Amino acid sequence: MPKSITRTYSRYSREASLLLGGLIRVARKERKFTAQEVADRAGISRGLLQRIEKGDLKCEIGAVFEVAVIVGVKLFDAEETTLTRHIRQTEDKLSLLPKSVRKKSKTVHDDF
Amino acid sequence: MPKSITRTYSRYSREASLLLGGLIRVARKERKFTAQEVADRAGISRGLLQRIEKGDLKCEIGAVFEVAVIVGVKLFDAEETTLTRHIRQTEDKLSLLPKSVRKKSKTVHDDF
DNA sequence: TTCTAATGACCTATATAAAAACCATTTTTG
DNA sequence: CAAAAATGGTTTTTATATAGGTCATTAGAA
Repeated sequence: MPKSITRTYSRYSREASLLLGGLIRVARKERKFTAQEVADRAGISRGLLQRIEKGDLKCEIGAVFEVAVIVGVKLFDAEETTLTRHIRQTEDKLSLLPKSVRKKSKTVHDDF
Repeated sequence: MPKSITRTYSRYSREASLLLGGLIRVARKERKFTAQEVADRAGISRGLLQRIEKGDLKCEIGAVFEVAVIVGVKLFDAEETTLTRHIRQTEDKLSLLPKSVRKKSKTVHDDF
């Protein structure tokens, strides 16, 4: 990540992450897992789990998803079975769309 | 990330990420954005956007969420307004739970 | 068909996220 | 209350994800 980029996030992203982290923390406590237990099962450090539960946007999505699964927070409100079906549906949709998006360079006739 | 950790992901995580990436790609094309356009608006490189759309789990969640917002993929099927409310609800729930999870060290009387 | 933009795939350098080790505080239980 | 465990912060080191190029291929528009 060269050139020292200070990323800026939209409010929606921040809140979505905050909510996901909160849901994870609640689910963990409801199931009576300690932070260390969940971290171990997810193969991550306890520090990272803390950041995830705080909704830190600079975490790899794989770690977040993995923790969510472990504590029982459903992504997309979807079961495993329906998930696979949704993937197929998306692939179908994609195959119907043009492979590349073309920007009409000039002489646009649309808006007349 | 010391000790050369090769992370392993559950099937559910992989599929969730695959689905999210697919939804993003479909949404981007439906709205006729080029990859470069979305990358620019998200403040990320085109290469990273490609990885996101492929469902690569090693991307920071902030970048993924940001891209999702830009192309119009809703996280949690929730509007911005309800999102804030959900956060509050989660906080309330959390405040009712014990602050730390205690593991009964020995002399368990539960399972008799 | 031709021309060009868009995409997909690589590569390298570097900023940085994560692990691991701390310590201080809080919280629960015995 | 006392003891132990869980949590919340640090800091340092190191692996690695990202930016930012390049190049080949593809696909759409004229």
